[in-house]
Amino acid sequence: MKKSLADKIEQYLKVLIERSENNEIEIQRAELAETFACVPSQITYVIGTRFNETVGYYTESRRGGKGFVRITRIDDAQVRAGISRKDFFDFIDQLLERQLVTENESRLLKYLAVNGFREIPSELQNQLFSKLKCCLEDFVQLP
Amino acid sequence: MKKSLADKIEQYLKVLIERSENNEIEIQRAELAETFACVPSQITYVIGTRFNETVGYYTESRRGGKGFVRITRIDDAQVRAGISRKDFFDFIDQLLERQLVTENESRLLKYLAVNGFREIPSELQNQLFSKLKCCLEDFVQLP
DNA sequence: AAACAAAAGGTCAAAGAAGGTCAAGGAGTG
DNA sequence: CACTCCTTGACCTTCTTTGACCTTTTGTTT
Repeated sequence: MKKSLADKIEQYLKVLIERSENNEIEIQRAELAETFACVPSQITYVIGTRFNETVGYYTESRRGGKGFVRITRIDDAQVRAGISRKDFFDFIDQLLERQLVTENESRLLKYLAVNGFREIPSELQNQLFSKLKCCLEDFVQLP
Repeated sequence: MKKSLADKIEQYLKVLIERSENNEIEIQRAELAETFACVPSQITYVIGTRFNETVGYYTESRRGGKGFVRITRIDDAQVRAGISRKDFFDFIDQLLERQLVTENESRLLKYLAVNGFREIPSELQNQLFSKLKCCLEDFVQLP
């Protein structure tokens, strides 16, 4: 089997993650594309297919000046530890899109999540987010 | 992560706040802009995006001679004592009466308070209730 | 006191700098 | 050949940076 460009990029990133402390790397999409002499969206493709949640990674990114893509490999310990605030926010956004909560409710929930849980150890915070997510799931389906 | 100018200014301000007693700093916008060799509105931008209420800060300022920008990190030390779930529920009922939250929002909040905080040590639970109460107080008065 | 001048900070929109999406076409593989 | 996966590029969205112009406060002059 011949290695595709996507395969090479995948391997390259995995090596970087392997070498990293903390299972996490940050790249510039455009820069990496330059390295492999391909279009930037190729990088997006690799990340989307080889580093998504169902394969045990999760990614964040920021656009604009000095943007980045962060890839984190999640180990079991982290999985047990619950979900991040970002996940929680994403979940709320989904509820909003599906019109299961109102605009105001979503703002309220986010506001509380940010300000109400400050100074709580972060593992506990993540457990809370995780539980709240479950509760919300239940709540929005109540009669 | 390659830090953007906004990131650097953010970090700088956070260090200042960290070092301050009382979680509060006062800066001169123009002076800080000079320090970072940027336009003053850049400072406004950083403050608006990184130190707003939804992230747990609030700011005041004054124009004209002897002007300033004051950034305060919302402190929750007073909250440690905590309040009971009953108090929290009563509080929500008050909000409902004053029509500051909707019927559905109040049910949502109570639902989460009961089901989301199971299996959490009760002192911590009370702290959470207390914090949430404060946050709610703030939230319902936002513009 | 009124009028002006100077010294802050605020607003807003445009330009720039990333990353994201999506669909069409190409390359491998059974 | 058919199917799936890969590659590319045009176009979109988000975040940052900059600058021109505005408003508020204080200080100075008449």
